[in-house]
Amino acid sequence: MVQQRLLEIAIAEFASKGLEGASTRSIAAAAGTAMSSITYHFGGKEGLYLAAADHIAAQMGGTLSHLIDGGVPEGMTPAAARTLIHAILASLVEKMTGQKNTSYSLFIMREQMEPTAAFERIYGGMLGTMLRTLAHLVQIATGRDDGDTARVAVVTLIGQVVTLRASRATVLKLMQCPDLDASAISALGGRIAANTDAILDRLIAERQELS
Amino acid sequence: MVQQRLLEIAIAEFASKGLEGASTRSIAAAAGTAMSSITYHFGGKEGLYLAAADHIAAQMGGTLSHLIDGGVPEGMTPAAARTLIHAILASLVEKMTGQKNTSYSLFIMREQMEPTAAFERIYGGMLGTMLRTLAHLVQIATGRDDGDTARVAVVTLIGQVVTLRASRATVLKLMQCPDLDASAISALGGRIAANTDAILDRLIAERQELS
DNA sequence: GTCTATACTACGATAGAC
DNA sequence: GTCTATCGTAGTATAGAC
Repeated sequence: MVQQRLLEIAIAEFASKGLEGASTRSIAAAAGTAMSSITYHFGGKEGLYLAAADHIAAQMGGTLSHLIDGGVPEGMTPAAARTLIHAILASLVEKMTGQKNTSYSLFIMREQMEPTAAFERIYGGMLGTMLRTLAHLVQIATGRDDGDTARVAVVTLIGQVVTLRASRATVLKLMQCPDLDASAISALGGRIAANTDAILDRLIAERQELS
Repeated sequence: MVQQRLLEIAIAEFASKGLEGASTRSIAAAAGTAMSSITYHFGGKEGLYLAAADHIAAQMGGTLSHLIDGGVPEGMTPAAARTLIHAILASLVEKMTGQKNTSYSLFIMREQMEPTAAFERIYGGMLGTMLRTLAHLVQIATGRDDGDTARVAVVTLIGQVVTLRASRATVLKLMQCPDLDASAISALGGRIAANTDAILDRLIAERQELS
């Protein structure tokens, strides 16, 4: 399938060079086809970019759906909520450190910094669902029904994970390793998990002070 | 000064559009000069980009120097170290949320994702110093002389702050506000400070378990 | 030092052959 | 459906006038 090949290569190119940096000529050449097939299949560079965003949203949403789908059950216990939070964050750590979906993460990171129409699709497609779920889980896990506090906490929780990709170059420099090997990843993942517990416990302690 | 004007505008352009996305023609036009003056003053687009990186490193290093310079005193107490960690992170929160230095942060973020020669200058110039200082402070504040643990912790601490810029679009969506206003910033800053304490306390508790 | 003029390359879009 | 050919635009670099 020419479409499939184009899309695959386009995602990698857009991720590493950005919308402006990537060229339709190179993408088409790498896919072994003519540049005009991009016009035919996707209506142009812009269309190809949006198709890439949709593809990414669908793919990443798929691998998270088993953790998120169906919403949060009614009678979920704080302990269960905390377990699920850990599972979601661990899954994200994997995505942010793994070499497999490097392009997906980078593509999304770029959209964060300078959002285009593609961002709406990604956020509406799966990112938003995951974040709202996380915020809800934080509320259950901490017994704090203040939605604002939960959302702020989610931002900081996610931040720890996202940095692994967004600030990759700095992380590697600071940790003095050429690449994130298995031991580095497990050290980071373990620390993030421990921090998450510490943060959630803190939120619980604050709640008890409030009352 | 034409150089100064060119540099200023170049930083904004490179930050918002990236190295490939920005055009020397637009930059020169915005600076009210001819494009060829970029060649004359900076040797070309590449040179202008590197000059922008140097300028950013110098500027950001300057505003942090009073917190960092002179290294960490010999007999610093854990409490003093913790206070200094809070001060550095608060200063970073300001930089990441403020509209003033948006371009600087974005420029650095881009370099993180796809490092070029400019990254070495920024990391070598001030970023590295700040991070090593933070790691050292974490060691003192927690009484853990394990450098690796401290560095991993610093990555997560910084991550919370960096996300405010790197994932700006998502943060705004999740918090349902069109812009980071004063109250949102103080909520985020307060949470980050609380988290930092929780994380440091956790590191201390772990140390006591180890022994 | 600064600007004008120009050369050259590469981009994206499109029309038309097959 | 896919490719070739071509158009118009925009990019950087450079030479030379002032």
